[in-house]
Amino acid sequence: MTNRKEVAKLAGVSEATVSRVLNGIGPMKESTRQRVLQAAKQLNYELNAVASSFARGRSGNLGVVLPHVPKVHLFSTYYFSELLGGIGEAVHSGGYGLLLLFRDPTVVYDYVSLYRTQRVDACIILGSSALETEKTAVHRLADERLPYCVMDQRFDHPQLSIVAADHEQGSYDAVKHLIERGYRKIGFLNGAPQYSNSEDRMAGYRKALKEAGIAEDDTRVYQGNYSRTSGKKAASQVYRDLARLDAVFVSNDRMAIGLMQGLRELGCRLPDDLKIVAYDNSDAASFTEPSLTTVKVPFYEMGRLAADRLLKQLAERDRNGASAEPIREKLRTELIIRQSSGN
Amino acid sequence: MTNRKEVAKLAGVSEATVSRVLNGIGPMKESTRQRVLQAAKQLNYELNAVASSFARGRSGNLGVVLPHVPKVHLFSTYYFSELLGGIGEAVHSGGYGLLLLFRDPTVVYDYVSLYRTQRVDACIILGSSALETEKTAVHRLADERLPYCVMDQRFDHPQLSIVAADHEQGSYDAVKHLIERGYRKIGFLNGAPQYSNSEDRMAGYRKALKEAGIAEDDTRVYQGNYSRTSGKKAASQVYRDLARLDAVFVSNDRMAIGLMQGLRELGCRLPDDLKIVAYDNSDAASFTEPSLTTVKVPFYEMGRLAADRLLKQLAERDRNGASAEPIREKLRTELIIRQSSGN
DNA sequence: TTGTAGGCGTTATCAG
DNA sequence: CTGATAACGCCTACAA
Repeated sequence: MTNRKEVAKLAGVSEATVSRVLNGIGPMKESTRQRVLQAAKQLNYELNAVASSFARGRSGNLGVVLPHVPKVHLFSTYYFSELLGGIGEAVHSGGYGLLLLFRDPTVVYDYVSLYRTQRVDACIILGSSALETEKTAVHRLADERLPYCVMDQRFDHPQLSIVAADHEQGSYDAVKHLIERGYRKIGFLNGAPQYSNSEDRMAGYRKALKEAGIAEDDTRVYQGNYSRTSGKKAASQVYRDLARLDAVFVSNDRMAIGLMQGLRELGCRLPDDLKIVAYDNSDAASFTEPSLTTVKVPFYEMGRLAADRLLKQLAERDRNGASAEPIREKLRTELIIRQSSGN
Repeated sequence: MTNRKEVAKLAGVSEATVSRVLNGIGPMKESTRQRVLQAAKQLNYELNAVASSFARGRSGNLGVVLPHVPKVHLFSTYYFSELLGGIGEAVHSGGYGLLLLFRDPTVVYDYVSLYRTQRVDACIILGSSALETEKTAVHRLADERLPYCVMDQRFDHPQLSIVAADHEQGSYDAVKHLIERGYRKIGFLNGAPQYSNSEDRMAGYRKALKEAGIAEDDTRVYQGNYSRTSGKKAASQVYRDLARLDAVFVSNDRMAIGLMQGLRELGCRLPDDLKIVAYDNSDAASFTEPSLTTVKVPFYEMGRLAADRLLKQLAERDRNGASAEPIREKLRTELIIRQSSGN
C-alpha cells in the first residue's frame, strides 16, 4: 500500500504538502500542486480514509439504525425502503458514508456507544418505539448533545430531534373523506400500539368522528401490526361485523391489501360491500383491485430532510464547535383518492 | 473521550493488557480481567473502532455498491431490497459493518479505489452491467485478487466472483409452462439488454420455443427496462398484436404489472384475453388481479450467500494470508403458478 | 507558500 | 500471564 511518504519523496515535497494538496487546503503554488498530483497518480496513491478518520477523530459516516422485525424483510417494506432511499441521497451528495446498523433484538441498544466507538458521526434511528428502554436510550443521546435524529416517532419531550409526518392530520383527512362521502359506520384497523404513529392515527380517526357527531364505538376498532398477514387476519372479524360497517380506515397499505385479500376470499365484493381508505401510498396502492384511496406520506423526503439536517449540524460543529439544536420537523401528508373508497 | 490509557491506570495494568481483555485475546488471569472490565465500565470506556481499524489495517466494513437508476427509488425495488436484506443479515451476524456505496452516474467507477482508500475490506456489486467500462473495472478487482462479488451479472471470464440465479432455466420453465397449457403464440417482454440477466432470459425463452418446435418470431419480442412504466408502455404494442398472441412472458413482475394495467385500460380482460407469466415473485405478485404466475428468484438468499462467502474469505485471509478463490454460484429458481397464466 | 514535529488510540511483537 | 514499545498514515498547529 503506497502511502503519503512515498508520494512526498517522489514529488520532492514534505508530507504535509501532500496532505494539503490532496485535501485542497490552504494556498499553494500551482506547480507544487501539479507535481504532487502527478506523483500521486504515478504511484496510484489515494488518501487512506481510515487513517484520515483516525487523525481527524471523525468516522465520516452517518449511521442508520434499523429495527429488528421478525419474519419481515425490512428493506422490502415501503416505509423503510423509502426512508432509506431519501437518507441515502442526502448522505451521498453530502460526501458522507452510510453505515447500516442492525439492531440486535436480544440486546438493549445503547446509541451513545455508536459515537463512543466512533463508528458514526451522527445517526438516524428508524423504527423507534415508545418503549421505556427506547425512550431512555434516546434521551441519553439528547443529554450528550450528540447529532442524531429519530424518525417518525414522537416522544413527549420537546427537546428531542425528530422528523415525522403529521399522522393525526393524515388520518383525520382519511376519515373525513369517508364521512363526506356519506359513510358513518367507520371502522379502524390500526397498527402496533407501541408506535406514537399508531396513537396519532387513532387521534385523527377520533377527531374526525367526533367532529361529525358520530359516536365512537370501540368494537369497530381492530388491531393489526402493519403486516399484510395481520390485515388478512383482521378480515374475519371485519367480515363478521360487516353489517355494522360502511367503511374501514386502515393504518397502512400492506394491511389494507391483506384485509382486501381476506375479505375477497370470504366472498366480499369490494368496494361495494365495504369502503376502504389506507395509508402510505406505496406503489402497490395503484394496482390493487380496487385501487387504494390512501394517505400519501413523504417518507423519501423525510429521510432526506433528516440526513440533510444532520450533515449541516456536523459541518457547523466542525466550523465553530456549536452543539446541535434539536431537529423538529413535521411534514404534511396528502390524501390520494382512488377506487377503494367508492369513487 | 476516555481512552485506553486511563483505563489502564485505573485498573493498575498496562495498556496492552486492557486491549487484550477487551479483545478477548490470549490467556489472562481472571482477576485481572475483572479489574479491567470494572475499570472500563466505570469510565464508560469502549474500544475506538476507528483507531482499531487504523492499527489493524482493516476497515471492518463490507461495501455494497449500488447503481444509479434515474427516477427510481432503488430501495423500493423488490430486486435490490431483497438482495440488500440478505446481505445485511449475513454482514450483521458476521460482526461486520455494512457500508452503502452509491455510484455516481457521471463518474467511471474504480472499485479498486474502495480498497485503496481502505473504506471496505470487501464489496458486493449490485446492478452491474455488461458495459465495457464495467467489465474492465471488475476485471481489475480480480487481477488484484481482492475480495469482491458481482451480483447476478454474468461475464464471460470464468475467474470472476459471481453469485447469480439461473435465469435461463427460470425463463425456460416459465415459457414451457405456457406451452404445456397449450399456448403457442408466446410473446416476450424483456428488460434492458445491458444486463446478462436479460440475455439469459432470452436464451431460456428461445430454448423453450425451439424445443416445442415453435418458430421464433421477433415481432413478438418487446423491449422494456424492468420498470413498471416501461411495462405499461409496452401495453399498446401488445394490444395491437393481440390477435397474434396467446400469452406473454415478462422479465419481471413490475413490468408485468404495468403491462396488465395498460392492457386493462385498453379494454382487455385478463387472463382471458392474454396469459401472462412474470418473473421475481415479488410481494405484489400475489395480490394483483389476476394474481401473477411468476418465477421465484431467491434474491435474499443470493445476497446472504455472497456476503457469507466474502466474510469467510476475509477470515481465511486474516488467518493464513490465503488469497481469495473466485466465488461462483448459480442458484435455482422456481415457477410459482397462479392465475395470470390461465389457471 | 512550505516544512517540522507532535499526536491521534490502537495493535502486535517481543521480552520478561 | 503481563508490560514495554514500535509501528500504523494522516492532520494540524506552529515555525520558517
